[in-house]
Amino acid sequence: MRNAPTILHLDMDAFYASAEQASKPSLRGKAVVVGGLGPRGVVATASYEARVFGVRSAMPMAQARRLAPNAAYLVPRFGFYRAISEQVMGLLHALSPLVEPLSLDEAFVDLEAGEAAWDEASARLVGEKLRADIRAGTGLTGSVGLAASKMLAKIASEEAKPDGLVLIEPGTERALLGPMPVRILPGVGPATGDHLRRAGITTVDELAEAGEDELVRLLGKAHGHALYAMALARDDRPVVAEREAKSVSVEDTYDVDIHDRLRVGMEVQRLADRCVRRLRGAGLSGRTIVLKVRRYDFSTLTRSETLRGPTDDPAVVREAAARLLDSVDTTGGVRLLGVGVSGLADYTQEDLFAQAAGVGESEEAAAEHSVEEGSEGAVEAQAAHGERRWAAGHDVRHAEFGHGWVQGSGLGRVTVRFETPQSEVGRVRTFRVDDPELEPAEPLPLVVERPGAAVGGVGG
DNA sequence: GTGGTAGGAGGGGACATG
DNA sequence: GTTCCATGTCCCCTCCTA
Repeated sequence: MRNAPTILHLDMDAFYASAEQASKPSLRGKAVVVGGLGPRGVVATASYEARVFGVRSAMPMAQARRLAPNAAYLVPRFGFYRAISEQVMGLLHALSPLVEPLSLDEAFVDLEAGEAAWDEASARLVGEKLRADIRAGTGLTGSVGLAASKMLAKIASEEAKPDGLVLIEPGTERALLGPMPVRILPGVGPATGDHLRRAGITTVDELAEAGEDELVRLLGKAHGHALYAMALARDDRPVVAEREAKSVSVEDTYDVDIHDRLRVGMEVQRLADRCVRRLRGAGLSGRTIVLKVRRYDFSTLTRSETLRGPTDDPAVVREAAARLLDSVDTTGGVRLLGVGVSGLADYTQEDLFAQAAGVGESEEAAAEHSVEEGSEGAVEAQAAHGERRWAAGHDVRHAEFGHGWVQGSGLGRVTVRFETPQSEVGRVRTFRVDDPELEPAEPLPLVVERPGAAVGGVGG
């Protein structure tokens, strides 16, 4: 571990919810919950106003609705978030070549490698300037943690939330960590936390006192050694800019359990095709095909098959997935199916998939493509009888009333609030779902570009 | 009630090798 | 040549975490 606090961890505050609030003036200061709106959806992000009611990430949406019935519930717009994320990551890359993104809203930066900071004072300056630049460029806030290691920088940014900066001074780490709950350490989730609690270990100090041998006995070799080091505030993991993917997978949870074996088989084929499309899109192929099945009772099992050599042939993956499915009992119904490929190799070849599918893509494949590429629009799907469905939170444009967003829809009606990131709180109007004057629209920039301004807005 | 994607570790079994 | 054993490697599956 280095001596200067030059590892920076950035965590955007309630990212998806904040982006929605920035985009929709009427939601500012209000409880906003972003996540899957289906019967089995979970919360992706809750605004700080929603957290007051106890709403948390990964909570079932139904539970969130009970806790905060008056919150705004929106489906995620990943294309929009990705555009903001790219802008923020651009600011990080200006600081150092060593940027390790963890997700759309989180990243580590090695400031020393970028010669952006070398001691406490310079690191603090960089951190504060970064926060100001993010706010100026995106209108959003991010919290910054600075420390001499990744683990401590992440803990610092957690302490800094929301909208703050915390620097952990070298030499103070153990005193700071000691009284904290074990769950603060990376790698300690609910299961390991429970395991340790049953052994009478609840704080980092107690973890250190337990000793390395005891932790290895409790948690196994790798986890035990790693956790003991963390408890002593020792963490040498470098910031890694580029990681190679080791597997590619897709999975779907169904609103209603699937009982029909034929339908299960068809879904597996569809997932296999989707997985291969992603694989080929990344210029990869793989040797091991994995089928994942979550049954009606939430019990989850995987079956895998390793081929002689790597493939990116959809027919081969489909067949392997079908063979794996043969070995699984699905009576009682399945709630989730997934197909993955691991044992990856760089491997590109002629577009066999296009050949197998005939000339060009099938309609279904084309439709899926547009969703995967993040160009999700306000119209969720076209129902069989031709009625348009509008996704809550997505942008729309009306020929007469201009730009707005879908506040809700149902019973053949769609309610739109007409406002923009720079406008006052807008008015609400209701239309028929098939109103020809209403169409999906791209998100507007959260920050308006001024001539000569250093940082641009997000156009989506 | 409990999403989607990815990575890593542990444990156990099969198999090759000496 | 066969059997037994130790060891290493690969594969499969589950569990856990972020």
